[in-house]
Amino acid sequence: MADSGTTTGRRSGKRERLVAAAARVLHEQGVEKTTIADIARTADVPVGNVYYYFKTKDQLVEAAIEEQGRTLHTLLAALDRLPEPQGRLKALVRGWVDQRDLAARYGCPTGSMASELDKRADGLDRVVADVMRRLLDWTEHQFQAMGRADARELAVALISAYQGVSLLTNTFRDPDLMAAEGERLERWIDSLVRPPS
Amino acid sequence: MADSGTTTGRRSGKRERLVAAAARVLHEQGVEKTTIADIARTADVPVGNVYYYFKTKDQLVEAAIEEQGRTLHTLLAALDRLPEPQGRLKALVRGWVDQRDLAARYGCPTGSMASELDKRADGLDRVVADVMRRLLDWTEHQFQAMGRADARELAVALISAYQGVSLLTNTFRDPDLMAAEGERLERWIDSLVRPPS
Amino acid sequence: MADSGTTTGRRSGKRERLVAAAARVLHEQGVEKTTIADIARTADVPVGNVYYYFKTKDQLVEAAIEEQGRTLHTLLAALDRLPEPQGRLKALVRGWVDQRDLAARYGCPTGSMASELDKRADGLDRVVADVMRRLLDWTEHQFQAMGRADARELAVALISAYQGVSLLTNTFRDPDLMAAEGERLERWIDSLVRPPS
Amino acid sequence: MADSGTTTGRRSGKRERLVAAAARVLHEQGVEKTTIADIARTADVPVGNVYYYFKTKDQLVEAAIEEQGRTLHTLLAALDRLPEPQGRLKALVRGWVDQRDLAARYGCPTGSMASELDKRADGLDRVVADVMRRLLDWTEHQFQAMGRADARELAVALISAYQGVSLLTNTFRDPDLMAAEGERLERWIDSLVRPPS
DNA sequence: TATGAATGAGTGTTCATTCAT
DNA sequence: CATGAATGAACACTCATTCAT
Repeated sequence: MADSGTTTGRRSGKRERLVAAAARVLHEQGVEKTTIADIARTADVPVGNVYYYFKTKDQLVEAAIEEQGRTLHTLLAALDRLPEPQGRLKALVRGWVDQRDLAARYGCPTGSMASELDKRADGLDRVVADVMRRLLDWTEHQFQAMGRADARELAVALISAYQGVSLLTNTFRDPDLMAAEGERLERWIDSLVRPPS
Repeated sequence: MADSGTTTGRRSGKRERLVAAAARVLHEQGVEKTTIADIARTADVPVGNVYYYFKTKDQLVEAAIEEQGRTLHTLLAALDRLPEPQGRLKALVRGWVDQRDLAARYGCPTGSMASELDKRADGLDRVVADVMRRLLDWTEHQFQAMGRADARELAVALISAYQGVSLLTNTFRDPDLMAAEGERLERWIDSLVRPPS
Repeated sequence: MADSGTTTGRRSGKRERLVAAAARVLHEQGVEKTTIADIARTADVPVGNVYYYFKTKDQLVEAAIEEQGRTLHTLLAALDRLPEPQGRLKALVRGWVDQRDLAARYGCPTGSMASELDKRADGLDRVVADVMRRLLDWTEHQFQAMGRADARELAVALISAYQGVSLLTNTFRDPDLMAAEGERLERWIDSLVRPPS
Repeated sequence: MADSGTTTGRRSGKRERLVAAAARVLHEQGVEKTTIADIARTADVPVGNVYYYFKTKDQLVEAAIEEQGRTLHTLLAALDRLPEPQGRLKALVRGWVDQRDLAARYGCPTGSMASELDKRADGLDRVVADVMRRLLDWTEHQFQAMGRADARELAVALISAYQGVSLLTNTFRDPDLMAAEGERLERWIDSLVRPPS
């Protein structure tokens, strides 16, 4: 039932295909460089038909961002099943490292979209900010659960570290940067556990 | 000094104005969203005249990136005059914090260009990578001077932290994020000084 | 017949109109002097729409040349129905003479395109060469059928004579040049018939 | 006295260099494809300076055509020193054959200019027509001297043959076409000599 | 005279968006 | 709902011509 046809009743899957294609192509090529035709072709949907599902390109971009948000939600929900907060954070980091080859080629999906859309004041920047905020909030919760009073600051530090090293990994096309930083971050997380005095 | 007319002899300063305008507008609007006309208008130069100085838009973008490289070079040269490596690094961080309002509005100039250009394979991505590498190398040198064997890794960590928090600062339009992370980074740098055993 | 929608299925005829307009306007104005807008206007098609049918101006030019090739093919097929080779050749010459007013204004369509495109190395020169070669080959066949061992040389001579007098007719805006040369060529063709020894 | 500085008194040779460069480049690239900058570069003259000698591009083109006319005049004057008219005509043909490699690459200078400029009604077409007419007239004179009453018609036939085979030679990039047709024309000229009855 | 620089009207091409069926 | 086609407003880039010195 969950997210069935938000708009459409028919189950042809075109809308879903468009969103998935958009998410992928926008990540790979960037928002400005990607044309509606690019996305339509990838989704195997006729160009004219796109506008039945999305009134403008921006709405399709928005849907793609929200798709990222959903993916993130699923990931975090899975992590939540782990027993310890530091374990969850380290699993998050390990997930990033696992994706290092993709990051080397295209950067972090959310981060590169944020970077591009932050220059615009059309509301799309707020949508991507929401996704980022959800990640930040979840991370803060983990640090809180670890008993840290500076949880927000630590969350910003961790997410920043990831976003930054994604950028460097992409800039230098070197997945190893992400791997090394991942290890460092895991050690750092361990160091933050309050010692049972 | 002395690098006045890099290419053009006449001293009308149009080339310089174009590069400066490009650097600013490209940072503010992004590469794809910025038209040659935008830059020309900002530099108060007729559109057709831009092509007297730069054969293509890409060449103008390249010049703007190299201008960033020159700015960076000047900054690092100034920092080099400080006595201690950790002092230099902390001064670097303080410089970032001083620019936090700009970062909140447009992100880090180099970082956002890197993010956008990394998706392209036209050589512009290598130009921005060079600038980033110069910053990374300098940072590594400082950590080496501090006697750290893991200097490269630390350099990646520091620059990543900056790039990442620039992105968050921009995404959430919150300069305080940069300020807080700056303080944290300064403390972190202090903690890395080898204790005089 | 049968060559209706070569590429496009819909029967609006725009593609055909564009090719016809291109063939005409390119002949009248030359390739370089003709803008896409000129052709679009002549075909009564909005400029932007041209690019739905042809990716580049060169592709439209190519289509126009191939249209000439098709016209030539039709002409030669009609001539082939004549019983004697020398009759076919003389009918060909008479066709040229019939078109002398057009030649006086714009020259031979194929010849003037060849002249202009031969200076370029973009492949368009080969397309027009193909059309010319087809005419040359057909002419050679007729001379062969007349029992001439020097058929190729004679074919070159005949086509050259036509192309050359087209140029002079155009240069001096004098259709009579074509008429006179046509008569001379007919006599020449007659003189080549092997006398029944 | 001949062609000293028609306009300029100073003997810097820039005007001459411009005309020579124009004649060459216009032949190689065509009129429309050639920019003033192309010619200026070839002549090693600053772009802005061109307009001191020629008010418009068309005037420079005109000068280049007249330069062709002068070259033709020199050639015909040389041929006039030969004793027999048929010898002069055959020498003319041999000159064409000698230039066959150039023709294969760029066609006949006068012919290709005529072809391109005939589409325009700006007077340039008349200038090139004058050059062509001078060649035609001279040829007619030779046939008259040979006692032919149909001298004009024969002149048109000979010049047409040359212009036409130049075009084919260029189209098929085959200098041999010109060589073979040259031999044929020489034989033809010989056949026209009135037998001393 | 000489010359680098300036200017602006095109030109080919792209693309989001709309329309007719 | 679906779809090929239509539309027009950009945009990067070119070039003849002019200008200031």
